[in-house]
Amino acid sequence: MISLTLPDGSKRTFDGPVSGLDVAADIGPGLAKAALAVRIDGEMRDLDFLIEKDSAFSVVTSKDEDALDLIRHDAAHIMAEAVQELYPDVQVTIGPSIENGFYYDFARSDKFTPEDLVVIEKRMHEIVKRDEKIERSVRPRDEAIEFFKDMGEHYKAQLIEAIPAGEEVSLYSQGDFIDLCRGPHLPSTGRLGKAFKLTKLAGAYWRGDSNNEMLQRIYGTAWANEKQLKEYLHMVEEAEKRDHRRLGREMELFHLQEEAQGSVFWHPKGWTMYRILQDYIRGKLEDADYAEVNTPQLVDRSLWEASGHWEKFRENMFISESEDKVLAIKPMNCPCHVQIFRQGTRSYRDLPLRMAEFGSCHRNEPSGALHGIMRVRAFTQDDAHIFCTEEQITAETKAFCELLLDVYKDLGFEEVAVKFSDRPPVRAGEDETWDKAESALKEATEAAGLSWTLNPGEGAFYGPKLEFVLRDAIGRDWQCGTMQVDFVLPERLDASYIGVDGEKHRPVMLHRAILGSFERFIGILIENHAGRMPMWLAPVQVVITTITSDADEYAHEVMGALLKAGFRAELDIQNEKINFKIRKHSHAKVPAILVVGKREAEEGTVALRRLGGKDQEILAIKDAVDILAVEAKGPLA
RNA sequence: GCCGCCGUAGCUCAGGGGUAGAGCGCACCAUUGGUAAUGGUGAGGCCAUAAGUUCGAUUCUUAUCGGCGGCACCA
Repeated sequence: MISLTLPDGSKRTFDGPVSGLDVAADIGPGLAKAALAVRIDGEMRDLDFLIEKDSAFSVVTSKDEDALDLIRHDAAHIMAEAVQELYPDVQVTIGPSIENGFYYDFARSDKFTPEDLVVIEKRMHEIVKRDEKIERSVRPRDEAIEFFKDMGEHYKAQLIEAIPAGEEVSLYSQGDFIDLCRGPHLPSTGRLGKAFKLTKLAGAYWRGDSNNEMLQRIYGTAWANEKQLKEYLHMVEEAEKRDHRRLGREMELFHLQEEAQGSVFWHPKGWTMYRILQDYIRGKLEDADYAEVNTPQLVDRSLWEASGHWEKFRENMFISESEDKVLAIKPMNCPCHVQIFRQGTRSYRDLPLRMAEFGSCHRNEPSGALHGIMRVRAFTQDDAHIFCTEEQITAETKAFCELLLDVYKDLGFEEVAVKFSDRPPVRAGEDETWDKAESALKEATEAAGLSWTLNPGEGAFYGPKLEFVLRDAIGRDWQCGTMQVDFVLPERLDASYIGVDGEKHRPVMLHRAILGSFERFIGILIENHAGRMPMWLAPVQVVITTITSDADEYAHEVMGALLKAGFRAELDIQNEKINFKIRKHSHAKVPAILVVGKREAEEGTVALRRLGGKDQEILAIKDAVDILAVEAKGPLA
């Protein structure tokens, strides 16, 4: 007798072992038809999984969140089947489901072309139509290795070799295609439906290791129904319009050119945004009791050797020479800050000492890593180092997390993904120290009310790390803020303070940045707001424009009032129709347009029009200025 | 850096072995108009760079540089 508990709490009993599909059918024929998989005691299983003991039971249909994973994974398999049918020389490797879709990596000497994707996709639809049964089987590990080797699937064999001897592996087959897979899968290829599309072709290293050969990866997207697919494709299209590289040009914020690869040419409007952001951060740091400094761009090799960067970071450093000296353009500010700390004798009374710099850094990033202004070779960090005692780590970290969240909120980011990276395999410092650093960082993060996901082994060589990650319009994640605990650099560069006991002690160094870099953060800001910046950040806050030239003189008067009130305002008395000018400034994403014509000139009013709005508001000049002034007030004011 | 794709006017793109075209933008002229494109005229290009094939290359080939998408990297 087997008793199954359904999601609503009710129970069903069966005389003996039953398959998931049987249970679904027992509940209702409609459900059986819609069933894609079942969930038994929380584990997703194939529909024909035989249930042999009392369990919690639920049916997974296309309406479930989990179903997408299943669908995407199946789409990957069906793609692999299609590829193997079309190109028998190909070896299959790995094909997981990912966010929004799936991919599969293939090994093949001939290259896939974009045209091939069309053919493969067509074949996938045929396989769905064939509605091949998807069947699970189990083989002993060694037998499975032989099996795949015989098939010429050496990558698969290699994967199984990583599984401990004596274990069994599960295989899934559909038609003539068989793949190593943990499952679960749909009962047949027909269940995939039509809501999928192959999207791009890319290279990817075997097992993610750049020492290995490169495979050919095909990406696709897959959804529960065609409506979802259509929505997704539309969303991607819309997101492309928010790309900061495109908006940067359209809004005349900045440009990049090959003579200065990886460096930004900031135009007046972009630089205005940059300065506003910098002033804002500077204000926040002053409030939080940081002291701003500025340190050299060119620093002798010897300091980088002492800090360890020459050894660990040399490849990414730009080098210059002068007379017989080798100088590095600083890739980071930390060693310089330590130099300031080291001047004179420090007391425990000086701690925590918070030293901030808008530090201009250069890193010779691999060419393939560059991306708009998000990943550049010359950038400015909103960097700071907090020199403190071990006891102060928790309080400082907590205060930093709060400051960061505060800033992010002001800038329009309510949700931040936090990643905690713990000790890497190769590291400096004792395990005991790492224990201390990691738990202090964790504790403080929790105290700040943050939850994180673990990035195992991804910490810096000198200490654990918190990463604050924001997502761009296209769904790419970018690390912006960071907080790192460092016990190593103070030691290497001999930073010390005199403690209460009159003895020398090593301070701990906390490396931290809120924005990460101005370049990256402004890129994210542009995409997050789709270029429609809140008024306090908008490079041009208000445009005054005229209906006819009769109002030119009055428009100047209004302009004067706005300038006097401190607005970043522009006057447009171009001899064009008002429709044209409204359109022009709307495209430029100016938050407010003040239209003046004969009427307004006579009455001393302005017609206020908001970006994207249809209505206008007739206001006295003073009232308009007052209303806009409230909106233009930044978070610091 | 690696794999693939791409490089034609400021931007978006068409074209194609006989030295180039559109729309937008820009300039000039006319137009003075009530909230997302007024009309006309005109100026812009060593067709990324270099070599090769050819009577002739922007078009074909190769290399270089750069861009894009991934991968790897990202203290």
